[in-house]
Amino acid sequence: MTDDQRPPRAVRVRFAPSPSGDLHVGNVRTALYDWAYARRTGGTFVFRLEDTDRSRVQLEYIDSAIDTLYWLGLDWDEGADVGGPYGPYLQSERMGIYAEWTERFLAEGTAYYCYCTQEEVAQRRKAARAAGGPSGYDGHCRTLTEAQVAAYRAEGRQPVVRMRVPEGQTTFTDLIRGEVTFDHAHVPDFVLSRADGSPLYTLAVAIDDVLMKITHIVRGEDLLSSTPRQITVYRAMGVPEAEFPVFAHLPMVLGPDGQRLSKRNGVVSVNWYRDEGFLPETICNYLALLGWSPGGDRESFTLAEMATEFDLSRVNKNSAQFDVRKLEAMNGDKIRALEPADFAARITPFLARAGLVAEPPTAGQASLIAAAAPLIQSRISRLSQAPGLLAFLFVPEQDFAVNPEDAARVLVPEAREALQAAETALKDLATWESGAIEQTVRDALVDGLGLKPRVAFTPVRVAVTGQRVAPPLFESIDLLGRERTLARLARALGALPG
RNA sequence: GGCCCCGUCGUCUAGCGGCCUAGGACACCGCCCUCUCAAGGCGGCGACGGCGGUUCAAAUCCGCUCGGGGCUACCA
Repeated sequence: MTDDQRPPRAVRVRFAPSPSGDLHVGNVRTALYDWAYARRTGGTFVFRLEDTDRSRVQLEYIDSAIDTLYWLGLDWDEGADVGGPYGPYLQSERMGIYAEWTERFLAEGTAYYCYCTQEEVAQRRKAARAAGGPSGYDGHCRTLTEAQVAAYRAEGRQPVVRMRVPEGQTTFTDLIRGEVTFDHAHVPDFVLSRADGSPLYTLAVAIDDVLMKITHIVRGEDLLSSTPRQITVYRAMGVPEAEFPVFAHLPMVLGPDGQRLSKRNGVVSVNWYRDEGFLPETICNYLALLGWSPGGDRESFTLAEMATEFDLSRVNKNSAQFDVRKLEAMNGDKIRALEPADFAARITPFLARAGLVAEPPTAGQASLIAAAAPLIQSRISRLSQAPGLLAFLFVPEQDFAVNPEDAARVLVPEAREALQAAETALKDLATWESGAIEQTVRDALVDGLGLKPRVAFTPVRVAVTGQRVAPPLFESIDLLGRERTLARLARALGALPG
């Protein structure tokens, strides 16, 4: 425990996404760290929703986010869906609070009305930038006379409210970056609420963090430069310096191309990975590694371990690129490490979705899944790959079809001999069990016909499983049963060209 | 442009002044195993951005430089 010089007050951490889309891998990485930090310190984890921008927020994303987080194994002590002593936790339900504070700032002169249009601001910004200086708002409306205000009003202009950022500088100690200083020459008077009166992020986030007694703000580095703005709001609110939340800015998660995460450079929605059959434990483990490691060579760990070991002092400062290949490799590892029964249970929904078994499966299907699962556990790296490998076992016999490409390549006249020998050998096999099946087929095709194993078994595999890439042949035949196996061999023989 | 942050193999990382001729993982390339595909085993390729300085000693500390990222919205 070398990081946070344990503050005197109990730790309160929040995760506060904006529900304007599915949670992406960057969001989830932040949520993970927030959660782990709260748990490690024995603190409280708060889940808040920043839904002040009505033009971007969509309600369905709120449920989606909650759903995704629970699926990953995260939980919170206070939040939109569970309530808590500092609610509501949906910013859209706190509009009155923001309005009250805004009024107070206005009355006390820490904020002022700004009548500039967006076009005017943009134009002056452009000019300032061309001149080589800071390009934020220039303070045009800071000191308007009553006559000027009256003139703007007469024009019908609707003002926004801006914070009056005093001269000077803001310095704070970031738990990850160390001491960071911003000169206020580069912290322009920022907008607190829009012309329609609705609050902006910078206002709402600061007020809520104070009101919700957040002690540690652990969030993405993209918010680092907005920190002085938040601190300005704390000051305007009259919060004593000693009670300011402590900041910790996490390194960014970048796309595979080193660019900012976006749909263009790969899939970023965590829900997509869930649907593809990535295990929640894989996602947590992999994402945790994007910026943190427990130290040494260990890179496989559980959420529970993270909850006892996570330490902000071990968080990297540099950004990390998201690499799907490593994620998938790790998923394969986690899949292989699953208890067989657990693995069977995890692939079942995927088999059901593919229409191979009922939802829930019948007793017969369930036992077949249990028997077949071990055949593919080391062969897939995503649960979504299970149906493809097991379809031959579950498909109704009349629907069974050999993959055309594999048939054309393997089920050729030269294969007749092997297929017939296999059919004959299996017809009278006394004990239907994979070991005996292998012995019999091997004797007939390899020893009997002098074929190489590879040459001998491939046509049989294609005839029986419908494809060249399949689970181990003899175990597959065992599970398929004598009747269906012989039927498929006969069908393949009948379909042979020439 | 201005401000802020960052800089170890292609990627994720270990390293927190000597244990480093820099370790692990993914990817890639060989070989082994093998009924396909995997898994597994063995081996290989491969990095401290550059330049100065501090020190007996620097990947580790400092400066500069170059490079990358973020912010610069009536988005968050």
